[in-house]
Amino acid sequence: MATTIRDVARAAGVSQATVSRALSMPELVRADTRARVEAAARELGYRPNRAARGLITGRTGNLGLIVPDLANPFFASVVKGVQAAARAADHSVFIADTDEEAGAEVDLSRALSKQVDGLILCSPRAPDEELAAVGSDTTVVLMNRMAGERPSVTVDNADGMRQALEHLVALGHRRIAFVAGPRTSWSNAQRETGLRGTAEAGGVDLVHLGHFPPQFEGGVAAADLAVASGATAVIGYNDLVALGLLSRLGARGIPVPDAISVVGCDDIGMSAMNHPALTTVSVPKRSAGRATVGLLLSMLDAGAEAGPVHRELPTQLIVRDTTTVAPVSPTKGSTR
Amino acid sequence: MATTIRDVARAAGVSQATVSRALSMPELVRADTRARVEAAARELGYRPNRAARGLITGRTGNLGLIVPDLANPFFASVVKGVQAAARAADHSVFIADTDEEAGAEVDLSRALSKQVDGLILCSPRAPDEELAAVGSDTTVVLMNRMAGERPSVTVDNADGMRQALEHLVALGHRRIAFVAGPRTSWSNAQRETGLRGTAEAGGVDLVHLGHFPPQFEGGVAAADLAVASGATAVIGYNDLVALGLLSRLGARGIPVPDAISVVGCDDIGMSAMNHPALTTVSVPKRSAGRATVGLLLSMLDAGAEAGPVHRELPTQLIVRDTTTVAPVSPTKGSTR
DNA sequence: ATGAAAGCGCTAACAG
DNA sequence: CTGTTAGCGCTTTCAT
Repeated sequence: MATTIRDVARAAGVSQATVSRALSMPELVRADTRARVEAAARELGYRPNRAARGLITGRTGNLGLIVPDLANPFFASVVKGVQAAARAADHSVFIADTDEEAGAEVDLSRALSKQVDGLILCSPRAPDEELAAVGSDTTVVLMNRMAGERPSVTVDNADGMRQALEHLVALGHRRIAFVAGPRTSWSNAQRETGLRGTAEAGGVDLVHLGHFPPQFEGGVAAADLAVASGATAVIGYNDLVALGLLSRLGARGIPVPDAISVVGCDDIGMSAMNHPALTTVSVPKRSAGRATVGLLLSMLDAGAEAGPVHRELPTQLIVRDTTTVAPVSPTKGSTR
Repeated sequence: MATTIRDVARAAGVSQATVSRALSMPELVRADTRARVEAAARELGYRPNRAARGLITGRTGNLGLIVPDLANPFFASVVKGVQAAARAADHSVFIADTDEEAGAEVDLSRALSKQVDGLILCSPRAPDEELAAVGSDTTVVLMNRMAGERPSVTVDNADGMRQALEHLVALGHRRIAFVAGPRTSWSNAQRETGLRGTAEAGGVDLVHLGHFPPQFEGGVAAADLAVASGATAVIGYNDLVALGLLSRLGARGIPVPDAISVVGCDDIGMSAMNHPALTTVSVPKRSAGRATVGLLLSMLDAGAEAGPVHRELPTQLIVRDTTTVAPVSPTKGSTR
């Protein structure tokens, strides 16, 4: 068995309580006693059992994080941010991947709720009502999603889309397609809203292309529709989709951006590496992860309710190779 | 406060012990009692506190997973596999990302060791001696790395490299460069070994290119060296590196595979999506994750030592666009 | 088949 | 400043 607080107490010739104090509230114990305890602890390689401590303090020192798909670089970055921030605050993080299945979100939340101080639901797909059911056992913070009064950290999706659209309009595009992501994705809704508002104001024809999976394959599948729509530019729900678009356009021999411009969203690493490099809306993934942990931890420290909180992080358009002035002849003409 | 076993006991009119039994060893309690308990538990939404249970059973139901870099799609896949297998076995998983920093591996291991039944160290960079120090508190399994007698799950890196090299040789390549990954990476060593063995047997000039970070940037940085080496084909430590090679070669206007062939390793999603699609050695990432969890769990169930165990999974070359017959004129000639 | 009681490792009053 | 005592929520003898 691993060494317990009793072993240390015995070795240092003090009581368990003193060991506990010496280690967690050092100022409450005399210097020489503390020294003795610390020496004994070090010698025995003592590491307190956090689970046992949690049983009594009510704080486990653990956070839970639930994401739709770790294979999506967007979420991988978020996880990195969360994990780093948690570690800095001396917390550990449970990770769970729902595989884009909304039902699993609630199940996994429940499974984790008892072992964590707080739970971060990242881009949850479940409807508001189901989400509301989560969190009787633990503090819950939403990330990249808002629902009711739930505390949350989001990014300004609508503004990002505004920037993208205005950029395209400035280049002369007047008919622009949007390849929508998951129907149940909150950020997809936000992006559509931002797009619609800006399009109306700018007198732009906005073509809405069905809902596609937020992956490379989704973009591949959507590309032909985008071309057929007569749009001179197409915005993908996210970078993966935009990359899929580029791939399929390339395969058809449709030059980007000469025949059609393409814009993504998220700014995952791949976008800059792609050739041509993808114009995209940069989303502060790591920072959002860190901010969410910060919010969660501050709520926990505040003890009771601090009321509903919401933080929104800015987004920023990054112009790269895939956008340029609108082609003079309609896109259709350039297909073979 | 959340509902405890006492609440259920009270509601069902039985003792805590009976509730405990009814829930974890149903056959030891009369059917009608069990029904009453189950009803009460459901009604109150009772979920046992695993930490408390762990305190007495010694099993927490948690696994820990430490990886060098979540942003690397290779590890993201591994995590997905691990998480899925753990969930299937009703376990939760702690994730920790070391940011490719070897020192953090040991620290994080220690931090987690008390809260988990077992720890998976994926591709740890720390030297054997340091690794040996980990695991007095918990069961440790290595993944994608071997060290001493430690149980481990690996993939057949050497054979993968053999396949890649033989493929290139069959195409007529006789001078082939390898862009090495991290100096402290075990799989890098394996890959070099496999390459060297096959090269000697096949009479191939193998050019070893310094150590580069296992990322896109590493490949970008290595590309010019590869070209200057006069090799007609270059193998990247992993796909990220290979993709970086492709990018830089493209930027210099060196046609792939016409002037030089490129091969990667891992088969991350991106490789197939890239244009040209990358020839690579497929590594069973998800399966390896699952297998590691399986091994770990079986060790835990076996109770005592089951002796050293090692499982090796096969790798498979996937031929795509970036390899072809060796150019007749040396690569150098095609640079401008 | 069930209950009473002890105790996992730790912290939090409460004395002294 | 330090020791004693009482539990956190749960499982497990040991009785019955």
